[in-house]
Amino acid sequence: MSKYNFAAIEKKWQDYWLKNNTFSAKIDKSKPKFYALVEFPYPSAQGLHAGHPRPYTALDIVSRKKRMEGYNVLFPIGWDAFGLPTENYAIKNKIHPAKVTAENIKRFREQCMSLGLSFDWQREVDTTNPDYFKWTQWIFLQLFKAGLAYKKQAAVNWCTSCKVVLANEEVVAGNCERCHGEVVRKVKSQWMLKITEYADRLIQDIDEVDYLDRIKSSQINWIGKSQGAQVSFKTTAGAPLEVYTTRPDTLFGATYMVISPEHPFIEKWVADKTLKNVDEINDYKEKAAKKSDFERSEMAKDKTGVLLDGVKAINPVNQEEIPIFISDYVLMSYGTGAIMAVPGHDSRDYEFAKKFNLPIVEVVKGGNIEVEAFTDCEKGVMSNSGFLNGLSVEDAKVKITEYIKENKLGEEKTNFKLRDWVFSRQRYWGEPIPVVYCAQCGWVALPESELPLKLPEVDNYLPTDNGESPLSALESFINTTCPTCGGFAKRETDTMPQWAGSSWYYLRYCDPNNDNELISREALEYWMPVDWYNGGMEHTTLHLLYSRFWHKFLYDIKVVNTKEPYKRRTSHGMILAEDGQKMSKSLGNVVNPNDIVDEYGADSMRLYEMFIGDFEKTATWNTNSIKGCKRFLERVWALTDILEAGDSYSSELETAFHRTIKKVTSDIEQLKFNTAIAAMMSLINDIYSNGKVNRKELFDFLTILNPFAPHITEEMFEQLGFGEARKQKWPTYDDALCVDALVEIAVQFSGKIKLRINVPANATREELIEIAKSDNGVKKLLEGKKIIKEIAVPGKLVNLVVG
RNA sequence: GCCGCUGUGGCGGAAUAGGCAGACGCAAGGGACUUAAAAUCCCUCGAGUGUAUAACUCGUAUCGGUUCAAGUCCGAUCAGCGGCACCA
Repeated sequence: MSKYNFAAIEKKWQDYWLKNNTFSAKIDKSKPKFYALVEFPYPSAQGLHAGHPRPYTALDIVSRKKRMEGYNVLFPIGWDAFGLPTENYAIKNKIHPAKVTAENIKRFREQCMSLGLSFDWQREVDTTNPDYFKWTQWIFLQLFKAGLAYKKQAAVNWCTSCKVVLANEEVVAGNCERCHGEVVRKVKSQWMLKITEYADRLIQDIDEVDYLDRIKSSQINWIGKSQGAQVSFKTTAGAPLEVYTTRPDTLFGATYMVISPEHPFIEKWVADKTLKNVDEINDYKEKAAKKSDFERSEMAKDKTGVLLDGVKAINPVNQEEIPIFISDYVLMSYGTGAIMAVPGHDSRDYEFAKKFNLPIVEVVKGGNIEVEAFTDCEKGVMSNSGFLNGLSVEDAKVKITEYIKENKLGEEKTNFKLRDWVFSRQRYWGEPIPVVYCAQCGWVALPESELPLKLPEVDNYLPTDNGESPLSALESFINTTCPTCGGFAKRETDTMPQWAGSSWYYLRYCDPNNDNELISREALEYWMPVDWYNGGMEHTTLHLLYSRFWHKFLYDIKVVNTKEPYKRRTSHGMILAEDGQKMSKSLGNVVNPNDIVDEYGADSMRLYEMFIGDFEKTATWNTNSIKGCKRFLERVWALTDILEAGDSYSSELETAFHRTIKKVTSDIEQLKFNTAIAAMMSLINDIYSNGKVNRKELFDFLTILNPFAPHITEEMFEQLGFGEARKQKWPTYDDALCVDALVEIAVQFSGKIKLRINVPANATREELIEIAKSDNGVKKLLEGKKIIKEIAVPGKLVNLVVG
C-alpha cells in the first residue's frame, strides 16, 4: 500500500465533513438522543494551546461512539467571547473588540476543524452576537421582575489593575484571578443576583445528578451551609445585640462579645454618647477599613481589638455582665456581624481572650483549657453550665435550643457562606444591563421588544478612573425616556460579567437561531438535559454553580422543564508544558496544536492527547511520546499488507478481538481513554505476531479505532471498499469468548509463587486444586510437606498452605 | 488550620470487587537491513546474589497491623498537589 500521507487524508475528510454537514444534528424522535457538551472556550488572541484538545477530543470520542451505537448526538461548540482580555487587546491595538473577537473566533474555529472534531458547525453560538445576548438580557429582565436582581451599595472587590469589580469567586488569595493585581474593598452601587435564595436547592438537588464526588463536595463546601441559633444578648445601652452561633450549647461559656468594626451599633453608640473611648474606636475602625478581607485574614496570627468602654452585654443564661469588643476577626458579611465569644472552645476566641486577659470557662469536659481551646468536643459532657451540667453536647444542644425558644431569647437559624452574586462590571465589552433609572419610577426594566439593547459604538473603551463604565461618558446612550412614565431616564451603564453568557448557552445550542423565544418547547423537550458535560475543575464554584442557579430560576418560571441542566459532570486534568510548568505566553512554553498537527497529524495528536495519562489527572506534555502514537497509526496503515480474505474472526485472534472490543467499549464510558488505546495497541501487536489479518478483523479493528482516529480509519474504509467507517454499528462482543480456553495460573506455596500451570479457563475451585496437586512439578515440591489449607481462585491462582 | 486527592522502573503510566506488580508507550542498549543515515524489523530492559537462558532474595513513599494472599484494606508518619480559609 501507499505511504501514510496523513496531511492529505486529514484535509480530504475534514473538507468532506464540512461540506456535507456530516455532524449536523436534527431532531429525530425515532432515535434516542445524546447531548454531549464541552465548555465553550474563550477565544483569546493566542489561539488554542495543547490543553484545549484534551476535553474536546474526549467528548468527540464519546460522541462518535454514541452515534455508532444508534444515538442521535448533539455535540456543539461556541464562543464565550465577552471579556477583559479582548477589551484590553482592543485598547492596546486600537481595534474594535468586535473585530478582535471575530478574528479570534475564526482562528479557534479553524484550529478545532483541523483536529477533526465532530462538532455541529451549524449550531455555533457567540455570546457577543446581539441575537444571542438578546436572550441573556431577557433572562436578566425576568430575574429583575422576579425581584432576584437588585441594586445595592455594597463593599465589593475592586481590582486596581483591571479597574473592575470582581465577584468573590474571582478573588484568589487577595489578588485578581485574571491579572493577579491587588484587590481592595470599595463601596459601590452594584447589581446583585440573589443566588442565596437558591442555596438550599443548589445543595439538595446535587443528590439527583451524577457529578464526580469532588465536584459535589466543593459545591457543597462553597455554599457552606451551617445550622445553629440566633441569640439575643441584652446590653446596658438598650438595644440587644444579635449573634449567630452553631454552638448554642456553649452559651454558659460566653465570657465576652465581639462585634465587627463595621457593625451599625458602633455609630449609634457613638452618636448617643454611650461610648467613652470614641477616638480609640474610630482609629481602629479606620485601620480595619483600609485592610482588604485578605489582609484581615492574614493578620489572623495576631488578634487585635478595642474594648467598647461604656457598654456591657448580659449573658442571657446566667445574667452575667460581659464586656464587648470590636475586632476585625469578626466579619460583617457573615451571620449578624457580632459573636458571643466562647474562649474555652473556640481557638480564635481563646487567642483573643489570652491577649486581653479575659476569663476562659470550660463548659465541656475533656480538654485542657490551660493550654488551648477544646474545640473538638462534640462528644463531651457539659460542665459549668447550670441546667445543662452532665448532659452530652448533643442533648445540651436540644435542651438549650428549646430554652432559647421558650424564653424568647432567639431562634434556630441556618446560615450560608454563599453570598449574592455581584453582577455588574464597569467595562465596555459585556452585555449592557437592560434597565433605566427614572427619578419618578426608580429602576425600570426595558420592554422586551427593545431587546437586544446593543452596545453603542464608542471611540474609547478605557475604563474611567472613577470606576464608572466607559459607557457612562456617552450621552447619546445614557439619555432616554422612562418606559413607565415617559419622563426623562438614564440607562444603566454597567455591563454584565463574563459569567452571564455562559450561564445558559447549553440551552441555546438546542435551538440556536430562534428569534421568538430562548428555546422552543420541541427542542427543549427533545435535547435537554445535557447527558454528559465535561469541563475544568476551576469552574466548579463559578460557572457550574451560576448556571445551575439560572437553570433553576428558568425552571421556576417554566422556561425549562428540568430542575438540573446537567445529568453528568466530569472534569479533565490540566496539561502542563514540557518543563512541568503551566503553559503561558510569558514563559514561552506553549505547545501550539497546529505545529503538532502539521508534523504528526491530527489523528496522532488526538491519540496522544488521550494516551498521555489518566484523563482526570494533570499531565505533562512530552512531544517525544507522540512518536509512539504515530508509529501505531503507521502500523494500522500497513495492516493492508498482511490482509487476507475472511468474514469471521480467525481462531488465533478471536479471543483478542472480543476482549479488546469489551475493554474499549467500557473504557470510553469511564473516561479511561489511555487504557482503551493501550488495548488497541496490544491487539495490533497480537495481529502482527499472528502474521495476518482478515477482512472481518480489519473491519472491526478500524471501526473501534474510528472515534479515536477518524481520518485514517475513514480513508482505509474507503480504499478497502468497506463503506463509511462512522456509519458502522459499534461492534459487540461475547463475554464467554473474552477468555482463552486454556489459561496460565500461578501455583503458590504459602503465598509464594513457585510455578505456573495451564488449566482450562472454566475449571472450578475443586478442579483447580485437583489439577494442581496432580501436576508433577507441584508433587515434587510437596514431597515431605503437609498441606494445611487449599485455596483456589478460578482463572487466577492456587495457593497451597503447607506446614 | 480544615476538606479533598496523590505517592508504583530512567520517564509517562497499567493493575474490575484483596489474587501472577510493572500492561501499553517513550527513552536507553544490542542486533538485522543499508555504502551510510533516517525509517522499519527482531532481542534486552525494577534492584541484587548467581553456576548468569538454572536458582534464590528484595521491591509499589516510611513504619506497623489484618489476611492463606496487600500497590489495593486498617492505623500512624513523611512528602507533594488542588480547593477553602478568622464563616462564629
